[in-house]
Order: sequence, then structure tokens, then C-alpha cells
Amino acid sequence: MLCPLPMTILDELQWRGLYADCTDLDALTTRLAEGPLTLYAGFDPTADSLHVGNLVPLLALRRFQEHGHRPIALAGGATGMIGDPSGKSSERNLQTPEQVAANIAAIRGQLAKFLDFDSAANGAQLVDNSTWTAPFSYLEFLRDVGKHFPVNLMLAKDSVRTRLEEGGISYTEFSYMLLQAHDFHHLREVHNCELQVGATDQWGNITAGTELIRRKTGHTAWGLTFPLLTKSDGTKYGKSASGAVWLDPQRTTPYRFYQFFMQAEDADVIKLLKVLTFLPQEEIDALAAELESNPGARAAQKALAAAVTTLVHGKYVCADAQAASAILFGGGLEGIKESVFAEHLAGEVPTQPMFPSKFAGEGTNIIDLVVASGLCPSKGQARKDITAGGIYVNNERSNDIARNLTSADLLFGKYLLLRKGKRNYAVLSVS
RNA sequence: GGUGGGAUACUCAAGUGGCCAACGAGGGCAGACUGUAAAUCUGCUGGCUUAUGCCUACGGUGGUUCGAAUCCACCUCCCACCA
Repeated sequence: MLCPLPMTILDELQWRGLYADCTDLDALTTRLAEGPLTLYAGFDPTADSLHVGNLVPLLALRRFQEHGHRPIALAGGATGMIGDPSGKSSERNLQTPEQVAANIAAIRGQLAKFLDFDSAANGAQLVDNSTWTAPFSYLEFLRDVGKHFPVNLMLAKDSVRTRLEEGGISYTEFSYMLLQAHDFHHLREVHNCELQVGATDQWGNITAGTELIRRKTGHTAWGLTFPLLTKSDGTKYGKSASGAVWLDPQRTTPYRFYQFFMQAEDADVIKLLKVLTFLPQEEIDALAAELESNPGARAAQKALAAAVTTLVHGKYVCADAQAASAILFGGGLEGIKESVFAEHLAGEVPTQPMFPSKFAGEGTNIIDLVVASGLCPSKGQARKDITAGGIYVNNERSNDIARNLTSADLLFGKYLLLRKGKRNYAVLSVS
């Protein structure tokens, strides 16, 4: 076997399945070979937390940083006020300035965790596009930016064209690409940022930026896109039955987060390892081989869940999620200690506080408790699930809808472990 | 502008006066099997304080009728053909 040359960042992106398109691959390859450059990716504050889909460009910034380049994470305080039409089939409601401000604050904190800001050579930067966009007057913007955009080219962008076909687009969202293009231009001039990366749905916005830079200054700038994260069945990745998978532990508990990746399909897991982790090629190849020869061991899923959970929540929190999973999916509850239960299950698994009076005397009907736990959306559904044998109390099937649960059923006098089906757990905690 | 067809639960799609909370398929949830899998088989799939009970629901608003998803009128939106 030939001794391989060290991988370039582009080789690595290619190998990881992170390369979709580039405005000028040859020129960018040459430029990257000459030395470090500055690049950026934008994150709009559509919610008060990032979700797993945002991880792809965010980790890509870090991949570039590990290859010596300088990443800029841009929080879209300005663009978030407008709403990106890309990939959306209908007009969205504007967020209030207060919402955007709150979301920006939350997202800035999350972005900061993934990049190295302290390196002297190539420390990351965190910027907010409202700092240079807000002072811009409307007239100035029209003259300095708008003048460089022929409307016929704007109409040809995919994001606009699809919207024109399905119901139209407001002037506000139509203008979004100008804001993002101006961001790129600003970063090009002020920070010498030569590259913008993003998912494929950002292609139109990115090329709007490279065009603006070229027309205004004649400088070069490149765009590079990643494929959208999809599952083997073609649907978007990052949604579980209960909605998006968030990085904020308040929105998606670390246990749920860990479980989400643990339950990845065989057909998706290798791709996810490449895209969402920093595991080296040899390790991922070994996991792929293991998946092939011994799929039942699910080593790849375990590695994926561990790596991503550690990346997002840290190794201690990940260890808790692993411990909780081991208990719930490993065996029975026999012999489990209160401290272990309290530490690893209560809080990890979705937990509802309950008043002690609920379990005093007669106790409370199982139907009401299942609904209170959040496992079932209505009493009717709870009744059906219980009758069908799909509900477990402290890991023992309980199919009597007349059953009342009392303090005698509580573990350690405090906890009730409810389960629906094979893998949906909830804890009721008396306090 | 004219004529004809259509709007039914998460989606597709039956139903043309009572037997309709509404056939069927997909999806979803659960059970068996399994790897916390896939495939397969089975059950469930509007809500409610126990239920031969009540409420909500077949585009909207009224009407006919003992009784309407089903009939009538008007309205809104889609599609086809003709202008």
C-alpha cells in the first residue's frame, strides 16, 4: 500500500460526504494549498437553540480550523429579522425584535462552544451581522448593494423561483439574499474572509455574495456547500417523532439526544459518523466493517451516540446518558440503588414532578398517571395503550385500566418509572 | 367571462337521506419476532369523569327534514374544457 499524503481539508470534506458544490473548485484548491484563509458560516436565530441540522456547518467550521484556517461564526441578528426564503414553501411570520434578541443571545453561547477562540494563529471569531447592517440606511443600502443585483438574476434563484410557483414571496423575503450577500462582502473587506460555507439550500445566497464582491471590488471569494442531511428514505434528518432534536438540554434532554443517535438506522449510521463526528477514517472504516459483520452489536450506533453527545454536552453528561440507557435497556430494575436511580434516571429521562397526595391512600388511576407523564396525549389513547399491553410500570407490564397506583408502587418511596412500548420512558417524581 | 367537475379525519381516498366517528390504503402507535433493527404477522388509530351515554367532526353560512357528509340556496377556494 502506498503511503498516503496527508489529507487536505477538501479531501476530508469529500471523504466525509460533505462536498456538494463549489463556485470554483480548482481555484479554491490552489488557494487552500497556499496557506490559511478565513471562512464563515451563518446561523439565523429562528429559535432559542440550534438543532442537529445546524451541527453540519458548525462542525465544518471546526474542521477547517483544525486544518489551520480561521473560522467566523456569524449569528444572524439582522437576517433573522427578515426570514430566509430558501427551502421554505411559504412566507413566514416575522419574529419580534425581542424574540430575535433573545434567540441571538442563546445561540451565540452555543456557537462559542464548538470553536477555539484562543488560538493565536487561527482563533475563531463570533460576529453578529446586525452590528454592520443596522446602521445602514435604506437609501444607502439600495444604492450600495441593491444596484448590483439585476432582478432577473434574483428571480432565477431556486429559492425565489419555487416560491413564485407556490403562492408568491414578499418583498421582504425577496430581499434576504441581498442582506446575506452584503454580509459576505462586509466580511471579505473587513476580515479578509474569502470563503462562505453552508448547506446546499444556501447556494443561491452564497453566490449572491460572491457576485456582489466581484462586482463591487473585483476581489475573489468562494462558496462551498454541503449536502442537506437526509436519511436513507430521503426525508430530512434531525426530526424525531416529538419534533426537532435540539442542542439545548432544556429542549432535548441529553438522554433523549443520546437515544436519538442510538436509534439511527443501519443505512444512515456510517454517513452520520462521517458528518457529525471527528472520528478518523480508520475508526469509521472499522465501524463500517463491524456493522457489516456483526450488525446486532450496534457498535456504530453506540460510537455515534457517544461521540455526538460528548461533543454537544460534554463527556460527563454523556456518561450519565449512557448509564441511564444501560439501565433502561440493559436489564431489570432489580438491585438498583436509589442513588443510581436518582442520579442516572430521574432528570435524564423526561421527569414530571408529582404531589405526594396523588399516591396517598387510594392513589391515582394508572390512566391519569400515564397522561400526566406525557407518554400518551389523551386518556383515550392511554386506555388503548394500557389495554393493548403497551404500558409498563416499573418495567412490569400493566394492562388493567382500573389499576390505581399508590405509594406502595413507588420506587424508594419517590419514583414511578413508566414506559410505553419498548423504548419510551418517563419518570414521575414525588416531592 | 361560459360550462362542467371537485373540496371528507395526519395524507390519499370511498361514501349521494337514517345501519357513519364515517370502507380502504399509506403513515403513526402498540403486541409477537428481533439487534433499543429491517422484513413479516396481529391489534388500535376524534375527544370526554366510569359509557347499549355525551360532545366535536365530512370547505363556510343558512335552509328543507323526525333525521343530512349525503338534498336545496348563497359564499370561498381548487381543477378541466370552451372563450
